[in-house]
Amino acid sequence: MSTKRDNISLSVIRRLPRYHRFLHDLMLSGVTRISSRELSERMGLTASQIRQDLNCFGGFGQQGYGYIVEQLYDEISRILGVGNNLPTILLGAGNLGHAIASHMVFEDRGFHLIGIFDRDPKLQGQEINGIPISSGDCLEEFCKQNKPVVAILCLPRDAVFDIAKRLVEWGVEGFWNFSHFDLSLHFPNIVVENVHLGDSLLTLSYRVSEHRRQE
Amino acid sequence: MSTKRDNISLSVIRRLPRYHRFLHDLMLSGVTRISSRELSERMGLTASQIRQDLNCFGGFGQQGYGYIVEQLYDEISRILGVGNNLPTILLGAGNLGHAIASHMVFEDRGFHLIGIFDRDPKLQGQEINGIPISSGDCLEEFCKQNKPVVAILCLPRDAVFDIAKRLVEWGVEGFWNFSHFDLSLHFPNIVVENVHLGDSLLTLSYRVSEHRRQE
DNA sequence: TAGATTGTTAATCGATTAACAATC
DNA sequence: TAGATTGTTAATCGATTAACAATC
Repeated sequence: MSTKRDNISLSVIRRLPRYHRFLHDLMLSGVTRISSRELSERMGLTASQIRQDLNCFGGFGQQGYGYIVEQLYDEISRILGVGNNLPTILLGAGNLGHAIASHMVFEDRGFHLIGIFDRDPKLQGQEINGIPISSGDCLEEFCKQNKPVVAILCLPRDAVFDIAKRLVEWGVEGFWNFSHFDLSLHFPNIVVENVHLGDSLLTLSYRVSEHRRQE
Repeated sequence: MSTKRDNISLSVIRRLPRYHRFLHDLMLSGVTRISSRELSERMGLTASQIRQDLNCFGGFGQQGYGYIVEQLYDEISRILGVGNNLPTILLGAGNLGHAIASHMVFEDRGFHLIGIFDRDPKLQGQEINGIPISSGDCLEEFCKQNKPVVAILCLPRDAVFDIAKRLVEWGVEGFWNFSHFDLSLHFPNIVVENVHLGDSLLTLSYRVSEHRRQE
């Protein structure tokens, strides 16, 4: 009943967090049971898609009845690895890095932030959420001792390649990449999740301009 | 030669900023001419896809020769609307909003940031990049006078719906949405570009966990 | 001209939707 | 049991890749 999982497509995976979010809200509003049809209406997609997606991982529903909200939520939490607490470091505590470190709740999403690094001596010694900002000098030592699995990259583009290369050597397996550097081209065996804010903004520019053109 | 454009798919649009980026880099490194094959190798996709994508908008190449880098860059800039300077406001100047306002170069990407708003009295009066943070009270007045077309939402989830509703009434046509609120469900005729950092992080969690499982 | 590479049409592949038998 | 809704197979749709004639 628990896990079929066999090369799930990225399209499916990217929908899971949204299911997770909606199920969480349903729980908060006291809904205990939901059918794929009702969930599909609330989320703006098809019931078929929901059933297909969920059945990549197992049969979580019950014919004639639907899905138990809390149970489905727990299953998706487990699938997403919410309890995994992957040891994580953040590189680059400038504007963006600082905001990410203080704004995100990592613990609820499968991560445990254990270190923050920045070259700028002015930042060193400061703390974010109780984690001190260290200089890059001690990074190798830190990695060998604490074995971070994930690194968040809020560095300027030019600094990324060198640091990423070393981090991979020291055992990092995944990057949350905010820089405009195409990491996956250089590290094909590493997981890279990009947040390309500039690309997102340009996409918005195109779409708004197009939208205005059609009026 | 200039613009065919006829219901371009979002998949194509989302690749344009990346082409734009790569062409920019090529220009910087002094490359003046490139074939779809060589660009495809550098970007890690197929030559076919590049030619298909570009031909949604027009025939920018030359048989037997390839593409002139600078010319193609300019065309894509124009397609993306980089010169449009859409008047834009930012709502919510907390950690994340502050970082976005100070970190992003809006002017190079089709936007012109003209106002920042936050309810917190402590922030009011402060400036980010020369733009003062105003209270929400004057928002309606401001919109009527300055007609912002785009709004960046860095607000807590619960505040989003009400503000978005009013902004749409006052003429806003597009949102850059950092909140975990599904705007597009409520405003089907508005352009919404989501940056769901939490979803991105959960996706990373899944993928890294999966990656580790397979070793 | 011959060689190269585009623009475009056709073939393939993958993702979404529809349909329905299984079953709670 | 009858009604409802799942899990799953089949059909459709869209996106990517391959092929090639047009042409610089």
